[in-house]
Amino acid sequence: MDDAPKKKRPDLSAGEIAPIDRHESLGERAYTSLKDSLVRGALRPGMKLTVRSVAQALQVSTTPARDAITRLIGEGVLVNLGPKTVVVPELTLAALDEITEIRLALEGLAAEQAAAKVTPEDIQELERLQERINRGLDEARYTDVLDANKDFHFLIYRRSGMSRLVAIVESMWLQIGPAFNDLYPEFAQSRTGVSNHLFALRGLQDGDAAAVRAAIENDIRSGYRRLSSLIISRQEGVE
Amino acid sequence: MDDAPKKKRPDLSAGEIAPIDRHESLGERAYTSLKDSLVRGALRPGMKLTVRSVAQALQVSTTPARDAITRLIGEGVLVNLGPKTVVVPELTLAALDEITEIRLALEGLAAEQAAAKVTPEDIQELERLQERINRGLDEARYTDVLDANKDFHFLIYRRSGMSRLVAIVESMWLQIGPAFNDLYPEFAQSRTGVSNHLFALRGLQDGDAAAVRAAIENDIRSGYRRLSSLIISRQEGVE
DNA sequence: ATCGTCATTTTGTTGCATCAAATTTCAAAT
DNA sequence: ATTTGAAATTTGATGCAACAAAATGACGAT
Repeated sequence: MDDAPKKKRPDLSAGEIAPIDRHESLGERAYTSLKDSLVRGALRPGMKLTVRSVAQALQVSTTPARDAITRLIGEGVLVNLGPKTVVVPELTLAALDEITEIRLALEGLAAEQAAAKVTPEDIQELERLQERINRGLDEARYTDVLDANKDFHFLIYRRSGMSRLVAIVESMWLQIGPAFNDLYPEFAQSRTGVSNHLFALRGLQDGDAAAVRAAIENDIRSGYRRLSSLIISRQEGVE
Repeated sequence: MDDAPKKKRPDLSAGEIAPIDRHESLGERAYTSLKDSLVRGALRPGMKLTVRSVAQALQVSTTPARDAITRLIGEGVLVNLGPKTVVVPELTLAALDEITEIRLALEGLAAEQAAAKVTPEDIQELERLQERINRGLDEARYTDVLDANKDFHFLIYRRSGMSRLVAIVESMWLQIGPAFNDLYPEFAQSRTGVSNHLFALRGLQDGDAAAVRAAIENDIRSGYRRLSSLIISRQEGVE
C-alpha cells in the first residue's frame, strides 16, 4: 500500500516470537472482503461469482481475486457447480446437520476451555455485546444483531487459546452465514438466544466450564432448530 | 491434460446431480503433491519452501505452485516465519495439545457416526489394512505402517458421511504429519495402536458406537503420549 | 567470535496476455 | 413455447515479466 507507514521490525525482546507485523497482501484483503460480504449477506446463496467480477468489484486484478476465491473454495465456503461456475452454496439440511455436529463438538470444547481463562474485563465486554444484541433486536436492526452475536461468541472462543479451533469454527460460521443472513429476519422474533447467552455469562462468572459449555450447546441447538425448520419449509415451497 | 479422454456429459438421469467429472488443475495437483510430500516426510519440520523451488520441483510455473502453498498456509500446514519465508512448522507441545483436543472431538464423533454405517466389506478392508500395519511393523517398513494406518482411520471417518469433518481431520493430520514422520522410528516399537485398532474393529462389528469412539480416542491419546514425550525430550536436548 | 552496515540476491505478489474449455446466447426447426 | 445445434462470449487456469520488500551474504570494526 503506497501510503502505509514503514513497518516496525518485529519485537523479539519478550523472549517469544511476536506476531509478524506486515502489510496485508491484496489477495488477503480480497479474501477478507469476500468473507465479510458473505457474512453480511451481500453474497447470497445461489449467487455466482467469477474471478473477473470479483476483481472489478474490489478494484484489483484477477490474481488476488482468484487467490481469494480459490481459498474460499478450499474452505468449502464457495463451491464449484461446474469447472467454470463458482457459487455461494445453498444450505441443505444435510449440510446444516453436519456443520451443527461439528460446531457442538468444537464450540463446546472452546467454551469449556475459555471458562478458566476469561478475565473480568472480558465479561464486561460480553455484557456490552449482549446489550448491543438486545438493542438490535428491539430496533429490528438485524445486521447489528448478527455482528454483535458473532463478536460475543468469538470473544469467548478466542479465550480458549485454541487458534486452530477458532479458525475452523469461523469457517463453519461462514458456511452457514449466507443462508443464515438470507433467513434471519424470519426467525429473529425469538429471543431464545438471549437467555443462552445470559447462562453462558453466568457460567463464565462462576468459572463453571460445564455450564458454559451447556449454554453454548443449547444456543447452537436452538439456532439449529430454527434454521432447519426454515430450510424444510423453504424446500417444501420450492418443490 | 493433453492426453486425457474426452469428458462425458454429467449424467442427470438418476434425478440427482452427479459429481462433476473434470480435469484436475495444475494447482490442485501441486497441492496434492505437496500434501503427499508432507505426509511422507519428504518435507520435514523447519524446511523452507519458496514458490520458485516448488515450481521447479513439480515442473510447473509459479502460479500453480503458489496456489498450492497459499492453500497450505491457509490450512495451517505451512506457516510464514516472515513475509517472504514459508516453512514447515516445528511441532510444539502447545500445538500438539490443541490438535489432539480437536482430533478427540472430531475423530471421536466420526467414529460414533461410522459405527452405524460401515458395511461388512468395510470391516474386511479394515482387517486387511490392519494386517498391512502388522507386517509393516514386523519388517520395520514404517512408511507402509503410516500409509496403512492413515487408510485405516480414514476409511472409518469417511463412513461417517461427514465430508467437512473428514477434511478438517485431514488438515489436523497434515499438521502433525511432518513431525510424526520425523519422530516415527523412535516410537514405532510400541504396538499399543494395534490393540486400539482391534477394539475399534470389534466395536464396528458389534455396532457399538461408544466402543468405537472409545477405541479411537484411546488410540489418539496413546499417540499423543508418545509424541509429547518425544517433543519434550527433543526440546530438552536442544536447550 | 560477534555485530553493524551495505551490497547483492532472492522473494512473494501482482498485472496481464493467452488459451482451451465451458457457458451462454441466438436462430431455426418443430 | 420448446428444443436443438451452432456461434459467440465468457470463463478459470496458466505462464511470465516486473517490482518493491525482505533475506542473505560479505566485509570491516571491535
